[in-house]
Amino acid sequence: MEPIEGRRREILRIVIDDYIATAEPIGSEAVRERHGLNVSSATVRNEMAALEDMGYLNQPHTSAGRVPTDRGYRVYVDSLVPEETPPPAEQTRLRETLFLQEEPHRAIARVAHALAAGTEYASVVEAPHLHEQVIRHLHLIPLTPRRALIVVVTDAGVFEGKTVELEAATSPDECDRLSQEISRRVAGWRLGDLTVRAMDQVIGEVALYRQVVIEVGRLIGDQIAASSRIHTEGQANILKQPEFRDARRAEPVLSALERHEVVTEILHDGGSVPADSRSAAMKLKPVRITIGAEHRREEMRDTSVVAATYYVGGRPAGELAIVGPTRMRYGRAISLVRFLADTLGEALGRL
Amino acid sequence: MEPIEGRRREILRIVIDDYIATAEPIGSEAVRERHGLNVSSATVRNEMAALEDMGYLNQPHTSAGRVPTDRGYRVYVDSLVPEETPPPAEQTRLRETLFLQEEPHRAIARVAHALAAGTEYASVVEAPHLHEQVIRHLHLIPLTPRRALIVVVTDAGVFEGKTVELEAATSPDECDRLSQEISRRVAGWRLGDLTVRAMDQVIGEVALYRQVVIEVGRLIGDQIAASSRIHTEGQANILKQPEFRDARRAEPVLSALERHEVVTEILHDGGSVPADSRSAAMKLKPVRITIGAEHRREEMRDTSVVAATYYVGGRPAGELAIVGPTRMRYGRAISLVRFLADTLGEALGRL
DNA sequence: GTTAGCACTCTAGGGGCGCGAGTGCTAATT
DNA sequence: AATTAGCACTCGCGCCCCTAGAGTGCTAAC
Repeated sequence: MEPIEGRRREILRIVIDDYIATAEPIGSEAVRERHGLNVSSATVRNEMAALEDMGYLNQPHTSAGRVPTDRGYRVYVDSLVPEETPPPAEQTRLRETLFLQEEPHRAIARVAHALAAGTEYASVVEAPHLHEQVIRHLHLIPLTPRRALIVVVTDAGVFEGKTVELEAATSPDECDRLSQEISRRVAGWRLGDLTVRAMDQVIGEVALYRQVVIEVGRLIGDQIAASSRIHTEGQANILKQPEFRDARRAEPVLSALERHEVVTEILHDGGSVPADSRSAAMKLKPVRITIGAEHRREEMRDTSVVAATYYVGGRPAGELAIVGPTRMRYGRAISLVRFLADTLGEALGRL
Repeated sequence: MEPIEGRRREILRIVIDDYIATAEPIGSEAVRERHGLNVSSATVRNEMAALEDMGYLNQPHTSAGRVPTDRGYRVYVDSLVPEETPPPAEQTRLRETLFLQEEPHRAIARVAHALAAGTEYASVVEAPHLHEQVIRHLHLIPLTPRRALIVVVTDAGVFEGKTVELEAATSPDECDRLSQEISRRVAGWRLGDLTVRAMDQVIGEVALYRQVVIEVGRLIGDQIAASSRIHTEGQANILKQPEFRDARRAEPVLSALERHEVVTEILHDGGSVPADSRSAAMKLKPVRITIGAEHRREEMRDTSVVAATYYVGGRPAGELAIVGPTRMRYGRAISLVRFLADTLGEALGRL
């Protein structure tokens, strides 16, 4: 695929910028007017015809202006899109609110909100992966003689509770001792390493322990699948987009966003990472973008997703993304996703 | 307002039933055909004209059939609606899945799902109110010398975590003692009674305690406002309804369902409780229904809400509701809401 | 390589028209 | 007095036709 040079490239950028802004097909005359191109509309027409041949533009019908194709958007995000870093005031405001949050799930909710409110699209934020987290404490809280609540505190500050059925009646004091015993032995482990087999080696075959370990293992598995790990916001924003004016178009998308297997897929699938020299030079975390037909899921083919991973303590902790129409303000979306991924990672690291 | 007698009443019921089923205005001939009314369409027309005068029906235009008004639906739900109790198989299935859940928030998620899936509308379920719950244990889990995680276990089985900044450095052992001390003194209290003043009387002025108490108080306040307390599902179902075919109609509704102050209002506002003789006789928990224009919120005027309170240990614990178009299958919605409120209450009571 | 000029294409939007559904009224029937 | 047959009437919906205008591609000149 030959690279697109100077003027033609500029025209592609203008068409896409304008189309993103107006949601209307863009004609040759409109392109010429904007950013005083010193050429006639006929020349622009020739270029646009060429861009159409190359598969970057499309006309809805013969007498209409041009509209970007998914491939056009791809070129755009890979090399044309102007970054729209949020204004410094906004940045500090966001940073401050995030650093104020004491609970991880609060911080996550704030990020989801900021993403949705800042772009008028939908946002999805995933809580830190459990298996990567390192155990700091494990506590058993006696509920009844035969039941206890397991609370695990990890380095990412996320604690999860689950009740466990004990095999023998246990007094609160016994429970405490048991708790400290286990806690001492598993502190420092990655949650993902906490398999029954690994535990057996350290702890031995004491029945009560095993039960607790099994339940913790289950807790991890369950939580990975639990909807509480995913925070979605701003679905209604999608309805504001003119391309989703017809609810029958929007319905599959919103349905997909309610099914958390789909959301997980969206978050992790992350399309190709643009080999963008700018971001490489600036050591920015990469942002993954999936555009329209690039989606695996049929129902997402009218949307684009801008996703990023956030890191806590240098390790990948979770994902966040924006979901909007393919006619998305990519500049804003990319910058915001990148900024909030960084900031969320930092904020969680400090808890 | 005179009560509506025999045939006229029957006709109103038929019109509303049919309209709910088809979403199309119902004509006199269609009414006669259904349930072989032994009268001519002219007679039906007279009755329908009367019902329109009374404000229960409406015609979109002169040459169309009749459509129920909000007042019509009101009469319908108050005295005409046929209960549609879920089939026994369904009931046991739901009951079993709910009783299997070990975590309250899981059970709540299941209920939200069942409500949405069982009706094709949106559902909202609120976690048990905190202030009504009775403290069973309170634990402090040391994180750093100056920070600890508060875990409160209550009778409704809901436990909540929050970190607290301690005023003085505290060793894990100290923390444990402190924890047991406080726990012993507050066990049995209603969370709502856990004010700083009340605590001071029992505990005295020890600084460390105060800080913990203040934080627990804040925890309650925060959680009451926290979005994690509300589980919404099936918003996309609303887009499937023909009256919301136009996304611009649906958008305000979905936006409202994303704002949790609005949802809280919807859940508690609960319109008039029908003085339905049947449900009174059968000792069924009342269901609160708000229809279209009865809503306080402008943006909800095209929807109806069927809400109920669920009880744990005899006390009101939380709310759940279905949100759909005013053209709602009330029979199904009411039965399902009632059944799931009962079952959720029972299930939570057993944890 | 660029541009003016022009014929051409196609959509959006408006007006006119007929169909059909459903009504309300009137007068006859029970 | 209630019911009903008959009928004229209303009005939205879909259809077709038409025009205006936007935007194109092509050609020929620069």
